[in-house]
Amino acid sequence: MALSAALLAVAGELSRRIHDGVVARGFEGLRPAHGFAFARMSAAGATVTELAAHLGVTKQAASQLVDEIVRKGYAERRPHPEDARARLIVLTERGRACARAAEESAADAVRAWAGVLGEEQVRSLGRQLALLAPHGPIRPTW
Amino acid sequence: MALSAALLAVAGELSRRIHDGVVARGFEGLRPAHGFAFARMSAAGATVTELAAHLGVTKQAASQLVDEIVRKGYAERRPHPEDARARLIVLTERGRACARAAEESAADAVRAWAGVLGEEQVRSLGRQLALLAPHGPIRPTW
DNA sequence: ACGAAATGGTCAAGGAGCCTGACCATATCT
DNA sequence: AGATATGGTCAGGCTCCTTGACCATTTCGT
Repeated sequence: MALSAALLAVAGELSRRIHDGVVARGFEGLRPAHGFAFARMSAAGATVTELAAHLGVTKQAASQLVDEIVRKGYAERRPHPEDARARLIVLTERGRACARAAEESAADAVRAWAGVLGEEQVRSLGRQLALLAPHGPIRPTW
Repeated sequence: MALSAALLAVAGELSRRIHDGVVARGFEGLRPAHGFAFARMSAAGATVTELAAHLGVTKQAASQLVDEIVRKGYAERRPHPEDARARLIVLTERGRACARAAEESAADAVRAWAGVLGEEQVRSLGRQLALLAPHGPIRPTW
């Protein structure tokens, strides 16, 4: 089915562009999976277990991912205010700057689409995709 | 940007559904990357180098992937009719059956979308994505 | 209130998949 | 014909994810 193939191709291209844009803005050593984690943390932080569920991986894998972004200065572990077992993972200032860079890169890519489809068609695309988007975990790997 | 997030979420969900549908139809031990390889081979076969370019990986990785689908009975290596260095990788009957299963699974997913958006909106989505789809390699990993 | 079970998190070991580097066989260029 | 380029494989290593075990704290059941 051509629609499926086109969708997967566009998604792959988009994630590549976002990644390239983030690197071009000076944030290295990150993978797209980190971006999904950043998005989940940016509101009020997140626990390792929440990140694991959001990314669709095990707690151990999420914990390793957190180790990595902490070591690189994008986030830090704080004691959880309501549960002494848990830790709240929070973005540092550098982490927030990186998240902004990713948003800018994504916006650039969408602007490029507007040049092909026109503004109205892009809005239409956004509405359609919003209706189809699932609420479950994001699966970055296929 | 909400559009980017929705697009990536829908793409992840689609690849998960296709994979589940293929498994449900009795084809195990395959990953989505294999699907892209199958699609490339289904016309008239493909060489390892062509598959590598199509998938955006090294020749060695593509060669390993071919080893795997040959070992599992989905494809076979034949001498290339025009170049004694090359080998033409061709789907077996079982491989073609698997490709059909993937197409059916994809069609099922698209039908589910029609239930949400309506037929006309799905056609519109297909046209828009076809215009945005790149022609370069498909990058299954992000 | 107190022990049992569940939950949040980490450590350790192993596996799957991709990469780099080296190498051989055949094609193509000069 | 010899030099170079191309198709393909072999070997080793790295990264990321998984399973299994374990500790600390919270919640449940009685």
